[in-house]
Amino acid sequence: MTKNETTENTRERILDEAEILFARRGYQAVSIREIIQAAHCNLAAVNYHFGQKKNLYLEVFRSRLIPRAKRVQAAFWESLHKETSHSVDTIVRTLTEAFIHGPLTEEERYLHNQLMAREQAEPSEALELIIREVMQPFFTEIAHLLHQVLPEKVEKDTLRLSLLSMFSQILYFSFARAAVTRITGREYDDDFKAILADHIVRFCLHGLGTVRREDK
Amino acid sequence: MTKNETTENTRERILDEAEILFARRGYQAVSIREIIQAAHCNLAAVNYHFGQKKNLYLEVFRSRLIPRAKRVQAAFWESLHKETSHSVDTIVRTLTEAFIHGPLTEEERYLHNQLMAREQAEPSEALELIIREVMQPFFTEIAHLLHQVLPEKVEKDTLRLSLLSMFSQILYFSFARAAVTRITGREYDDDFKAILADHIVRFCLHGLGTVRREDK
DNA sequence: GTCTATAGCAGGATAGAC
DNA sequence: GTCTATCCTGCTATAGAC
Repeated sequence: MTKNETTENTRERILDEAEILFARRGYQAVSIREIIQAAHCNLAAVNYHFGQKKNLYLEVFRSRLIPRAKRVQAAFWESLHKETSHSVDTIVRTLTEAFIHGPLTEEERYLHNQLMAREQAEPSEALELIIREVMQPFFTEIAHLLHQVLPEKVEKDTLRLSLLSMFSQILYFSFARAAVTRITGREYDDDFKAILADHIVRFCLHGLGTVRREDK
Repeated sequence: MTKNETTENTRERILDEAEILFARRGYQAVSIREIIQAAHCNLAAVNYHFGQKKNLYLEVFRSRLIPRAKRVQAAFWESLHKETSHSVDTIVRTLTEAFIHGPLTEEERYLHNQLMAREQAEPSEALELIIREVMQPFFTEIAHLLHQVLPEKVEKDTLRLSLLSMFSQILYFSFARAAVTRITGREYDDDFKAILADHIVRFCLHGLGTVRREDK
């Protein structure tokens, strides 16, 4: 018996299962009937709580994805404040760690990145939410932070592109697991995940142009 | 009247329109009825030529995406052979240029990257084709090439991760246009596309660890 | 090779009992 | 708030005329 069968009310169970299914297979590919089967409830319950399928999808973002994204961001700031130096190195490393390890479980991170990738590849109303509530504020804060500590004052536009490059890798190594596994010949075990995190940190630190070849 | 209404046979028109629709909205979200409407033919024609929807989807990859990917790769090798020096800088620049400008039209590149991103995020039988015919051979060739010219002999595993980091950016800046536009405040005009290409080249060159800060 | 017509089923959404 | 029963639309796939 999963915890979802009894410990939460129907509305929450529907949201939990809907998120898993939408993340794995996308909005259109998932039927309400599949969701209610996973949530052990009735078809009409979805329409009672959410009106229509589209609203259920949006509610997954409002009540699940966005709060979770904010948890990751909060974990980053907390980790950063524990650091003594706020060098570019520290910031990039802390940032990558927050998104690659951070407060989420493996399963949560997978769901999260799948939904993020899907919305960016094929925007719906949810993308507007994500950008306004999650991406826009965080990018502004991080760009501001980095701008202060970067040795040469890099242009803000360049900085934003670099941050996008960084997140594109974090996203890619999460959502394209199958391809990455085939190309590298490595399974996503703890060992490989540590290698990946190191790689992304190193690649982005160099990409930001603050590390000389001789330093490492 | 578009060229597709008369100049090609039904089978080719179906494939052309199917690719556009699958790229934009994904396999499940596109109905055969939409495809035949765009291809100006009858419902039964799809089943006559391809048997079932899934085969039509796979045929899009076999007859459209894979040959096009090989054209891009061929264009890369051709550009590279025109270069006098085969430094890491030249290779990375030529590689990025081939995928960001290269032989494809803007529309083709968009379709291509959408389909690539979709398959990697949610693999079907088509991913196996893509990996075997497109990614695996190209990655092996490029890794071999770079391994020869990199100043320090970087491990092959690290090199593959760096190449994946590079392609993740090329892919991201193509499929996540809406988000990139919102974050950067820039439309995808020729000016911005040139900036993007420069950014990716610079970021990846540094990421490969072959450029010192002072060099640029 | 392309068409019309239709079988057969799955989807979202609602009505109304409890 | 959750259920059963049902409506109706739109889907894939096939049969068979031309």
